[in-house]
Amino acid sequence: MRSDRQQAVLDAALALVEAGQPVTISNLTARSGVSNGSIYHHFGSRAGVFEVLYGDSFARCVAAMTPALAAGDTEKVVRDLAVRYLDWVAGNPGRARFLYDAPLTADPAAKAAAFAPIARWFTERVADGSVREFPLWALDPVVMGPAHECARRYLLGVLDLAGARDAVADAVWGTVAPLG
Amino acid sequence: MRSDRQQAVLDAALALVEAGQPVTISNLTARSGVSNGSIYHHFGSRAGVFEVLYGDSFARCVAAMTPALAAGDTEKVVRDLAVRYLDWVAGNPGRARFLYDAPLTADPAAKAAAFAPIARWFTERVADGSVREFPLWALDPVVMGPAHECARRYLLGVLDLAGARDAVADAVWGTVAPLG
DNA sequence: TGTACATCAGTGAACGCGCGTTCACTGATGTAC
DNA sequence: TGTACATCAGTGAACGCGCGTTCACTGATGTAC
Repeated sequence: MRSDRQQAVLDAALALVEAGQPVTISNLTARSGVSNGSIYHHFGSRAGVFEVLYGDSFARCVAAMTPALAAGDTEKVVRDLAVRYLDWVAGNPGRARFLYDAPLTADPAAKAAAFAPIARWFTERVADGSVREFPLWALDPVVMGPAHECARRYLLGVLDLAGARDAVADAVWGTVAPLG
Repeated sequence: MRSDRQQAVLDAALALVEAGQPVTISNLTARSGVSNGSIYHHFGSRAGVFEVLYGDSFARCVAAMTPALAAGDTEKVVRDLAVRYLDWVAGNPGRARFLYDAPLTADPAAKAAAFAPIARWFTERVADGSVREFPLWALDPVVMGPAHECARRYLLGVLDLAGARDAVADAVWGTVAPLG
């Protein structure tokens, strides 16, 4: 269970990141109204706050993407995965920053499990040839590469993510589309 | 002109980044043997060191890529651009970190000028149809997206870049290959 | 040739600041008997 | 029912540390006359 105060701290952390301000303990106490001692009581350390937020955000991101698998048509699913990711980042810039900035908090096993449905979907399409062959480890960094790089630049404030949706969807589909 | 001491500081900064240690003034003085006052005399501030290193590294990176344009065959050029980028990152991890970490030092005009030959090459191929149509702003973040994301993860220590070369080349070519 | 001065590279102790963290404490709420 | 104690949420002043930066200073090398 998560108490009101814990939630207040997490909300404050998110608000700070979105406002471009550093997530320091003193900023957290100022934004949340929770004393620094209380933050340590509940989270153990500053890093503890980040870990909770990372786990939360990763789960939400995956949850926002998986509905794309229901689209049916292979090309539509791939494009929708990319677009859903971009939309989630645009709608949750603070959480997205946590995911990119964190030096790999959260254990890989949990991440792999969350990604499993998407991974399985691709494995099936590779098997029946509706998608080009590629190693599974490449799914996130390579296939989704264009989406990630655009998301990162959007978070830096140097790219219009809404204007990039089509180009990213084209590119991501291009990385796995069967060769003509 | 760059004095021996200036170069010593820049070398030390690079060595620190490659060793995963923070580039603080005290670390710079320890590694380079140059006193902190001298660093300020030559670079003005800590950020001044970063700016010089950023400019240097960007120029080197582009210089390492442009020879790919001479390959002739369209697909070979595109694949070679991606591979050359990955190889440069693998061979210059410290400089690559500077490029990714810097919050956009170096003016956009200089960057655009350095990229001009590559941009022109793509413009011509788009015009004659040997490459799919895409907006030019998408060249770096979208087309090179898979290479960037893999480079970033390699620098974080969670991806084998040598093993990713082929998959990245496939994907990058896929983002611009004419539709079948 | 000597002399006075300006310029520039270089030194390292010292400063101020903000950070994450610690710690002694308060007060409310069980729980045992 | 009362009493003693343990547990837990919460407070906020204080601490230590490392950081980027400043500054008064030294010494070598022009340059003018």
